[in-house]
Amino acid sequence: MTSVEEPADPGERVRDPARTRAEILDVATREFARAGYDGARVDEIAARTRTTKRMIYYYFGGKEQLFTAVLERAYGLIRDAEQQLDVEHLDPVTAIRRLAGLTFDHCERHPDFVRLVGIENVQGAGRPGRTGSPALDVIRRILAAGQESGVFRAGVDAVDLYAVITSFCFFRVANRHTFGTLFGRDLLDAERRAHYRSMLSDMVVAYLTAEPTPG
Amino acid sequence: MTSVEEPADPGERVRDPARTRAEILDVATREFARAGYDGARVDEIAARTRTTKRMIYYYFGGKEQLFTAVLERAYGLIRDAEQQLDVEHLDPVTAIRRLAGLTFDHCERHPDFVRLVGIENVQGAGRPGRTGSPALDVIRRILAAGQESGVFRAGVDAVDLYAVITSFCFFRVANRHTFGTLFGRDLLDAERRAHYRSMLSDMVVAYLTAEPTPG
DNA sequence: GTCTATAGATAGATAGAC
DNA sequence: GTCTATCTATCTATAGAC
Repeated sequence: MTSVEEPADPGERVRDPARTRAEILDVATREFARAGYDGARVDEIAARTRTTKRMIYYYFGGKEQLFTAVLERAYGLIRDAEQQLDVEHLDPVTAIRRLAGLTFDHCERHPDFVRLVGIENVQGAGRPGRTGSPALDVIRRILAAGQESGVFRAGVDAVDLYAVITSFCFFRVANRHTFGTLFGRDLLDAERRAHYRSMLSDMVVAYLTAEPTPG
Repeated sequence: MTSVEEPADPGERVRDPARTRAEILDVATREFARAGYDGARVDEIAARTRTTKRMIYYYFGGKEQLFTAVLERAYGLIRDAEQQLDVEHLDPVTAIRRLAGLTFDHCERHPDFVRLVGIENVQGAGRPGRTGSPALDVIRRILAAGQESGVFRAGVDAVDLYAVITSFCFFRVANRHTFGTLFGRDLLDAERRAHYRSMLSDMVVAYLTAEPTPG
């Protein structure tokens, strides 16, 4: 044996596989988000990493699996954020505002996540394996509490509400360029961030507290 | 000269260039929407047309310009639809519901349009040349009328409102796959169409008619 | 586990006859 | 204007030395 506890001689590079894997994922996330699945280049990813293309195939198997790994990690991130939501002690209006704010903030801080989801949708069917969302359970409880106490209207579905909230948060990021070109307004302008953040909650709360539309 | 008014002999094919051009655009629209810009194949487009690949280059110059032409036509379609909006004679609430309904219907009937816009955004900056939207002027007038008559709150911006309306209409189409996988619900399910259509208007109207949130 | 070199497939684009 | 055949570049993926 060459060495027991001591790190080997400098010639033998003791690289951390987990670290290399994570670095590849970081770079791949940016590259896929930048150019789409088919537009992304494995060579480009390798070049921006401290490892080589061969290692990408060694660790992940191929471009397809790398893309899947990138997606899984991105989904895990928002999942974690949603899991940390603690709104049980809040009144329903404040609770739903907090949830909307969290979704808004996550998309704001992780635009690549939004783009990747869009790319996955262009690419084809969503890969199976992922299911549900911590946020959904939170919304269900908030809706139930709000309806019970009479501040929320009845008959609002949790999945629908989550779709509406996510729509706006996604749109700002995903359609930033065309919307900016068409209307001369940058939806991600930092100066308008707080405005859009509260507008989203205002709209959701207005809907939840309004009298149901007849018809 | 071979012939004056009469169509030439069968050996000389008198094809309609405008028709060929339109057919290429139709097929290209589907192909780009299906696979994204880099995923789309010029060969595939040609194969699904009654003409050849050479003609695509002859008419459009290249893949890039073909994609631009596809986008221009798609934008033109919604522009036309919006231009035909006639809501001047309606009360503000009905008017804004009609506008939201039109946007909703257009995305429903032209899912390729939504996908193409998403792809354009992934691809990079929105191409210049397009600007404004007939719907925006319509919204401006509706908002002004509604605020003047006191049914709408003040301080709501037309561009923001259009963004919100479009968000939901786009999201249903653009994120159908991943959302369906995650939540087991098809946002384009025909049975839920009417529900989502009115839900969007309900939300917008609730926001516009609610008391402004203090803060 | 890490590198270089290269295989193998396929894409966008064009030449050139008719 | 329309066709066939092909060029050239490039990309994913892998072989093989170390």
